[in-house]
Amino acid sequence: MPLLFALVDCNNFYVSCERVFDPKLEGKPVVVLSNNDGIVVARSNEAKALGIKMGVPEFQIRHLIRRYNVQVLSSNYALYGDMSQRVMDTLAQFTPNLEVYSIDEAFLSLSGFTSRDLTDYGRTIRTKVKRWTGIPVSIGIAETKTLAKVAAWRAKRCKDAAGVFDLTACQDRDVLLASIPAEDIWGIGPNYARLLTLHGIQTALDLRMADDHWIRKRMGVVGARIVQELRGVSCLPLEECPAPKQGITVSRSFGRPVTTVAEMKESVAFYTSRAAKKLREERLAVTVLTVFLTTNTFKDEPQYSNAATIKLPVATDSTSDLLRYALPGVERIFREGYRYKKAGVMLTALVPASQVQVDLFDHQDRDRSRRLMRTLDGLNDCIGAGTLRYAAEGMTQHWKARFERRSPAYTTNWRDLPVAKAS
DNA sequence: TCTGGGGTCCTAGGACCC
DNA sequence: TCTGGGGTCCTAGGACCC
Repeated sequence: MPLLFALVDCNNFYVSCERVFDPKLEGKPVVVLSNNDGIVVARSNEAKALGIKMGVPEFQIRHLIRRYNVQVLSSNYALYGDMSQRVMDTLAQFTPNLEVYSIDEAFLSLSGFTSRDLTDYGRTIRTKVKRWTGIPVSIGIAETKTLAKVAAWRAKRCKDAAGVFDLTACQDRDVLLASIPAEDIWGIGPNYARLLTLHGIQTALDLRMADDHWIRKRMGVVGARIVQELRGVSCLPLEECPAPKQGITVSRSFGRPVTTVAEMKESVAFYTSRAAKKLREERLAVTVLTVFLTTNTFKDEPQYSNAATIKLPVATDSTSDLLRYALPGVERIFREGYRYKKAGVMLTALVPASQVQVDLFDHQDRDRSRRLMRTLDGLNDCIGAGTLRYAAEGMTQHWKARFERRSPAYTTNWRDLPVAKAS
């Protein structure tokens, strides 16, 4: 049976989520900012048309924001995560063979659907997602994942495609590939793009016809796979069951520079507590913990960054245990006299929580700790994150990031539920 | 003044062993 | 001048993704 993939890609996802609950944003240039209102992470088509690039710091586009009345929003991950779940649930109605690739993208297997008109089927999916969730999507269909990405690229840019493009029905595939810059191909980043340009490989078509040995030598197996996929040879299977996580990181830039060890420990305690909660949600335990901190590398001032990695004597998923190792780690690497910008915690060497090896000399009451964590998580899930927290996380948390233009948690907090008014 | 956060996979090279 | 060879494991760093 020939393989067939569809890539469903939410258009300007974060902006679209905001528009569902605030229709006044429709038709206007809109951008969504990263944590700390730092850089642009999503743009409406109108904002793209103004030349606002992905990843640009907000302060560099203030003149455009003012001149064109660009609507600026802080990111609202509670909202986007919930909307993503709704989109994925809707897609799951169409096929059991679904890979949730990112917050705003999913691959569907359409193998075995070859007798249907695939473009029509794509339109059905698109219409249903829009009706059920309010989110517009683009859909690309092809015989490999990389080509499905190409097809979605075309679906998004070409008006007469009406959001769906089936590459298997395309008469002039080479013409299309020749119109796509190599750097727009999935897996080609800035470094490979530069390398390819130096060797006269400019377009997706050039890349498809590139010399295998050269690609293998300069871009490794990853590059070789991209070329094969462009040729229609599928190398990247649908991953329906996500592999268990290999690491959990929680890190944030501070809302203002941190200069004291007391504040640094508060922030790391907060990140540790968030990481531990994620760990429990994944039913994992950790054996290696790393804390790190750094000054602001964009600034012309004394720089310092360091990390401490701690091997835990016993795998654990308890916040208390992790704090006991993380905070002395901070003490060890903190140096007075610097203005710190960012800190974080990484949990690595994860093991299933059910397979925790108990140390013979470990006399703690694990059951008691487990009950404590269950109560903590239950309360915070129910009443709101941070309702019950460790004193080490601090009371004032002045170092926390800014979200000055955040929209309400429309879908995940009763208090923020949108109200329909008769006019 | 102001520049995100969280991941994955692959490869080269060193340590170590026989 | 000449300085073993090969396997395995681990880590750091580089590339990419959204």
